[in-house]
Amino acid sequence: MQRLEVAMVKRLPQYYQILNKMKQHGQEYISSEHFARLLNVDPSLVRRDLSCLATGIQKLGYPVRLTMERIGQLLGMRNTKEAFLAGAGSLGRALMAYSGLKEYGLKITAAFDADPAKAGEIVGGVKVLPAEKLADLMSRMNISIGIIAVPADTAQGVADVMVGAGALAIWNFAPMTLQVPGNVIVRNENLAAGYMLLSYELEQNLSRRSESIDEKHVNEQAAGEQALPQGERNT
Amino acid sequence: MQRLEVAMVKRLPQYYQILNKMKQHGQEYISSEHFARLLNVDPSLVRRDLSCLATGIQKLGYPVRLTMERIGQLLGMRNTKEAFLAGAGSLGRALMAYSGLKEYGLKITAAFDADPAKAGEIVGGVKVLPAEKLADLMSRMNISIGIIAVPADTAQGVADVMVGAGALAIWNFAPMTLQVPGNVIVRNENLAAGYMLLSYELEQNLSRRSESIDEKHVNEQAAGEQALPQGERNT
DNA sequence: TAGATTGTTAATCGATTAACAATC
DNA sequence: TAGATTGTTAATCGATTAACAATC
Repeated sequence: MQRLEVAMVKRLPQYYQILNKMKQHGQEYISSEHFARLLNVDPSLVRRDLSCLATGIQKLGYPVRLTMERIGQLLGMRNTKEAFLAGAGSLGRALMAYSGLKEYGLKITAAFDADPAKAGEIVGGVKVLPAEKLADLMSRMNISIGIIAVPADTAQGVADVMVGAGALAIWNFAPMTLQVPGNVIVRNENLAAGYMLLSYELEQNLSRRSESIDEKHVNEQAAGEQALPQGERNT
Repeated sequence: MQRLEVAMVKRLPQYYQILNKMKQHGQEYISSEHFARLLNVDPSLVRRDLSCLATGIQKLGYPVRLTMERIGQLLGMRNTKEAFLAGAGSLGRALMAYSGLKEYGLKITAAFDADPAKAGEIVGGVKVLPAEKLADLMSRMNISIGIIAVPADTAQGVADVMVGAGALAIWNFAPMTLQVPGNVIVRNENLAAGYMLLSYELEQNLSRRSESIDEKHVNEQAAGEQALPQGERNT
């Protein structure tokens, strides 16, 4: 099977989510045009992305159920993967309680916290254990995914322990870039960065607006530029 | 001031976080080379990104404090923005409790939940109010940022209310793309999509590994391809 | 001065869009 | 058949990297 583009892999779950909604609405087919409108991309990008699934039918579009299934297969949503979570603070607990991840094949098997008072708690069916047990259990249970939801200053230390215990992928929610060996995958979920992008675009929008109030003649130009802040913006 | 590239705006908070760490370590300067290693990008990209700050000094690198300050200015981290949060479930509470966002200029002024039992609760200094009050308060208080942390099936409805009440930017944590008018900015923080990317890369890595065990002669090739899963991967 | 490091330009790479042929 | 819609190729756009001149 050919290697998929990174950008496309990021869009596949979005197609899946849209299909899921369509299914709930009893829709049988959806066109590339419709997908495109909902995702704010060009219809040809949708066709390009979905063509490898070979589910598209001329004149009708993409069948909802079958296409969902194929995306699930392609992304390996079926093979559930187990993960350990470090940090049972509010973000960690939110992740434990977030049942949506199960659907995508992620099962948080246990959580760990440095605070001994938290040991024994159960959130969303996940038990919190003392931090010292992480390394030993991780390697013994052969868990290859580690989720980091500890403060920025302890994140690197936790990552090192996880990697030492055999982790091959780290999903990092701490606002800090991590250093890991070349064979380990890291994905940073940097909320601050996400917010800054929103905030920056908002300021750009606002200042553009006040400009076009100041200088009346810019109207047309400004309308053209608004192509950017149209609806959806994903990354 | 020229418009900054989207990709660059997403990296600026990362530079900021690294600088912050350097400051705590008492470091005075940091080179593009050092930044690049920590972020897993090319040093010339770092220089390109930071050149507009005009803080770089030949032979020394970038002064930590001044560069942090400039990034803060450029991103408008100083002008604190107020936001309303919809949904006081576990994710919503995590956001209320996440003090880190203040540093980046985001203040969650109030939270709203459809469950009347939650009204009156206070988390991280943020009070939870009944959902019915959202629209009225949002327009009266002139709040332009809405944060959505409700389940997928109610997210669009909440977004509509927020937009109706004058929201200009929506930070969406529901796993569902939202439809908003062209003048409103949306940023989707799609955890499922983030996880799927990690999981897909992990599977690719594992199968590549087993391949190179099967066919011994692929060794060189495989080593070359591993350029991809090197350390950090952000988006 | 020599060496190190920035800033900037040109080359490359990757992702998206536009156009259109294929087909149901 | 005519019309609608997919799949695919070529063109464009945007972002990253490589190379090197400028400079402290």
